[in-house]
Amino acid sequence: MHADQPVRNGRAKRLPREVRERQIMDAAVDVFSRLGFHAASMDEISEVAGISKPMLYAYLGSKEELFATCIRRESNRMIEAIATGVEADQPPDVQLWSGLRAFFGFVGENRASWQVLHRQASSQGGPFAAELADMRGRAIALVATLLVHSADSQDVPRAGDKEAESLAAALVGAGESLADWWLDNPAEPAGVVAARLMNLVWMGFGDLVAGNVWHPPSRRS
Amino acid sequence: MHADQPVRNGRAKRLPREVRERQIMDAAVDVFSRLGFHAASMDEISEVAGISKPMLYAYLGSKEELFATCIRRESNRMIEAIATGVEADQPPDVQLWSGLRAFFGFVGENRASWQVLHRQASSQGGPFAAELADMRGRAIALVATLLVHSADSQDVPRAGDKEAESLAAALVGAGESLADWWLDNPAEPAGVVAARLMNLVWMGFGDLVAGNVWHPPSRRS
DNA sequence: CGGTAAGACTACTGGCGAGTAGGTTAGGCG
DNA sequence: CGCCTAACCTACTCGCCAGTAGTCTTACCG
Repeated sequence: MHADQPVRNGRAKRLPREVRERQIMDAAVDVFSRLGFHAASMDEISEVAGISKPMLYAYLGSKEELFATCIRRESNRMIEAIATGVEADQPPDVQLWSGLRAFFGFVGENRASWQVLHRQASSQGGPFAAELADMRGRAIALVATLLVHSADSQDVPRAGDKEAESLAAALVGAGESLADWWLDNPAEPAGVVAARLMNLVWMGFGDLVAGNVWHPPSRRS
Repeated sequence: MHADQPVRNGRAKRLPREVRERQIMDAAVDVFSRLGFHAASMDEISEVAGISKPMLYAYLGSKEELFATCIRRESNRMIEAIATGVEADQPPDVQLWSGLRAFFGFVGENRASWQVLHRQASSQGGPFAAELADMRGRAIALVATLLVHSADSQDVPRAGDKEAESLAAALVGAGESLADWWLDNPAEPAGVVAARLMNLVWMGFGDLVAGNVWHPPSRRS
């Protein structure tokens, strides 16, 4: 799980600033994800990063700045992973399906990132919540747009934007929480978990208990 | 929101232990919910409670014990509120609907409790997470049972228990996250938010975008 | 109208962790 | 080869906060 920074015994090899900053950020994400913002100490982060504390301050500023930087970096990585996985010219259900797969794929391969983003950042108040709300807002807006278009393509009177937005919030929330659950019950592959959520939100319990399931249009079965 | 403990100027009136403990717990929930576990100080809690710090320690033990006690008390209150709202002899969708209404009703009237339970407790590791996992587990089990019965009552080959459990987890998660969203967007009454989630999980987006909605059997329209 | 124990307080310690002052090496460039 | 600067370090300060020692006070019981 942790990249093993060979335990510091003496002075660290000299490195260009850019490389060190990456090392430090990686260490910070690791430590923050394991201990949480408050319990994480700058001493421990510097140790994991393989350098001394003043370097930390010289490069990334205060503890709060460091944390905010982590959040920004990880949330960008995640948004990008999802955006890459979705093709805009597909029908709504397929877009949703691709998005979910990309999301669970990312979480599965970046558990530390997810811990920092979801569990830690959202429980500290202050500027961090804003950072997070931003990412979350982008995701919600994306889903809401999907829903509105999807309703437009049918001959149905469109529900209010507000309604679409809160449904989108529920879906995003369901995804977040299912991801948390998955981390505690990691027996199954990402695709299976994604498929479950897809069925839940697209078909609903009403259909599921009646035996109707959703499946990707290209497959049969 | 805060019960106004008239600002301590002198010595507090003498009170029986039981009453003081309640006051202290109320204060603790309030402070923990506003500041989080780490940022909350025992000094502040004692001040809000209207007593001095040694009393806090005399009655509720260490900070961690106090926090754990808060979680237990609030989670019991919540489980009870939901259990009271659901009647076991109703059809599955009605049971689900009652449960959701009770849940959002509770959150709306006990925002501090919810903050402590969901946001704070889940982000501290250690014994707290276990406490929480217990409550969450009870909720998930309840929903899972509902789903399984509901499938049984149709003529459908039952899906695996594992599948039902993860769907239940997704639903519980959706509820939690929608509750969070609601706290940040408190414009609407609890019933409306509950109805949204009910529609999402029972009908699914697939039906919703086609204009089909779920409504309680007793009403029309 | 004492005596006493539970209720309450003031005022401290001890440790941890954020942030810093000031000194030490190593690589690069003339 | 020497010097200069960026990278790096050791070793502190200082404030905050969990937890405690020791004292006072008031309600109640006889």
